[in-house]
Amino acid sequence: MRNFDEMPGHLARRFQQIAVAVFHGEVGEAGFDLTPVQFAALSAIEANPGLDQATLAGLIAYDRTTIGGVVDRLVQKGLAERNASSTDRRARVLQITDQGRDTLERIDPAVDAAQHMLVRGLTEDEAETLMHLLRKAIDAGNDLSRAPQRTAWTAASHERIKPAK
Amino acid sequence: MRNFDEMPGHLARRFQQIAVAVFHGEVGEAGFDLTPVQFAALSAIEANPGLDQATLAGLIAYDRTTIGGVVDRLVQKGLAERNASSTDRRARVLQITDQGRDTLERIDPAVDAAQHMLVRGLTEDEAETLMHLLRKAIDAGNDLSRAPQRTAWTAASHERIKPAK
DNA sequence: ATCATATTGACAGTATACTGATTATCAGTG
DNA sequence: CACTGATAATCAGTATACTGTCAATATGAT
Repeated sequence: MRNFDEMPGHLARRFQQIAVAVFHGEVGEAGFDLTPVQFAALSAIEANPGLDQATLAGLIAYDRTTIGGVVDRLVQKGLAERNASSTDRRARVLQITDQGRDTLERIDPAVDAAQHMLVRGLTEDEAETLMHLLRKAIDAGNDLSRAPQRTAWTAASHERIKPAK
Repeated sequence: MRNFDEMPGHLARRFQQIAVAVFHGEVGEAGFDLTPVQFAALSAIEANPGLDQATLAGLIAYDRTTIGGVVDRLVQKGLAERNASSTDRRARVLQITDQGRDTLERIDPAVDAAQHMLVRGLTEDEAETLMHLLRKAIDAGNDLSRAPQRTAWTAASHERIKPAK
């Protein structure tokens, strides 16, 4: 058998697999029914009220065909709202609801716990190094995926959030 | 918006996302139609002829409900065979076909290229460090996922491949 | 031998992710 | 204003992954 332990791709899959399991464990135990993806989306919606789905996808690097279903489930749970844009009839603008804001606030400790649990085998320095190297590799590979992270404007203010690099 | 760049879970998702895209890119360009998961499974079957699906799942840390479909597709492509076990009527034993062996041999350069592409933003030392830290974090978190990596015996020889730690 | 327990593989159901295509709409050009 | 090209969202189809459940079978303790 090839030595998968030396293939970054295999390690990537295992690490992500564990990350999702840990998130479900911590967050589920705290009484919430949110997936990692739903949490990230809701968090981005809270911070950028009125953004459209394409911008949301770019902000957290989702595929644009995936985001529709994610938002569907957030809306169905009463955590977000989706409405037609008044300025672009193609776009749907997103807002967080009071319930969504409340959920985010109360879920934070569990999310924090999950992040720490995920690197529980590493010292603090090692965890820092791991994240630094992951970020570096991700930045270099950003354009290689169908869903690259993108700079964004808030649909509401048309003001650039992140400066062009 | 919460700072996802400091959440190992988010970085895990992005890194895996890019890993899959890179694999598809390199391997697809080389003319093959194998996913990362199918490649790993086929490779493990080659190295452990006659293993059953549960053992396969443990070897490469798949969920056992996922492995069935993966093997289905390998069989359908003519790369592997699945037969009833003669010693355990519950189990299905797996074998690689000549075509499967041939595919693995010819696909290797593309897989190698993908692994390098994935860490193209890092120096060789950094890539080594990244893999070391990922392995360390994964080892500590192994039991947290539904599909932990397990030691295995070959169904054929009943000989332990990896010693109990 | 028998019974409690564990294991193997399968199923239904849900949630990510992707490819590739389509529709509706917008924005810039001539 | 008409036309071209880009963009927002959706759809159909495929492949991972997981939860929870089940039937068939194996194994270990008594």
